[in-house]
Amino acid sequence: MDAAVRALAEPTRREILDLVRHTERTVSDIASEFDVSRPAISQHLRVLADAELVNVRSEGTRRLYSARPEGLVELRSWMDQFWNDALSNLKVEVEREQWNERKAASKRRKK
Amino acid sequence: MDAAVRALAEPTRREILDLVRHTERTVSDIASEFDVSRPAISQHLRVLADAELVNVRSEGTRRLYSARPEGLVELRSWMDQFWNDALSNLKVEVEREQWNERKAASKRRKK
DNA sequence: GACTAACGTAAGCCATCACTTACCTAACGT
DNA sequence: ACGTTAGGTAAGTGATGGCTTACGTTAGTC
Repeated sequence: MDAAVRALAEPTRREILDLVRHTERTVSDIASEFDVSRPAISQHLRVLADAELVNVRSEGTRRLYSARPEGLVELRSWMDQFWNDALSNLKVEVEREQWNERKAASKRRKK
Repeated sequence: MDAAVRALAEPTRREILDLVRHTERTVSDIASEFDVSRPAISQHLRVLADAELVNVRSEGTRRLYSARPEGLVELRSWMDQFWNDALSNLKVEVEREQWNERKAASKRRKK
């Protein structure tokens, strides 16, 4: 998961993922969409491949990259965990506050 | 979203989020769980607060941090988008391969 | 009013990172 | 065989990031 989230931290890499999300693409094809050099894209693709967020396939002299969603599994489950726990915690806090408010209101009535 | 995913890229910050996921905690309380200095934790908390992943509440001289799941909304939706698109793309690729295999098999039969 | 506890912030340091240019290899066309 | 196209890799560089120590500030405590 560490590799995945670190790979996603870079905006260019997220854009690359957006590009290969639907169809596989060659390196120079991808590089043509950015204003950085082709080697830079190659390095980004290496990071994405190490994080298992893309697949590579050789076809002659070209290399075709495509998305590999399974690489997100771990991160997704961690986020879901955080999401649910934090939300339920928020809920009990709100409930406690409402309870305190009701108590204060009844106190005011007794007065 | 950029701020959120960059904040999550750091393992210490993810652990901090795990700590404040259920209950709010003070800075020194959090810092006691790590082997880095308290200022380092303060800086991590600043990054998390800027990314809107935690809430802060002052109580006297102490500051209580708690999780703020809404900060993940954007990142989650991006990931879901990527996830669904990439998976459906994988599906059509597999189907195309199966189709090619069936064609090859019928060719072999004709031979 | 002095002391202390709990934090935030500033400055400096070292590691990591993204990018560039230069180079190399492998597969194709002629 | 030879040039060319596609792309990975190496080395160097500037910027960013996480850490530390030192210091400043604010709210309680005696």
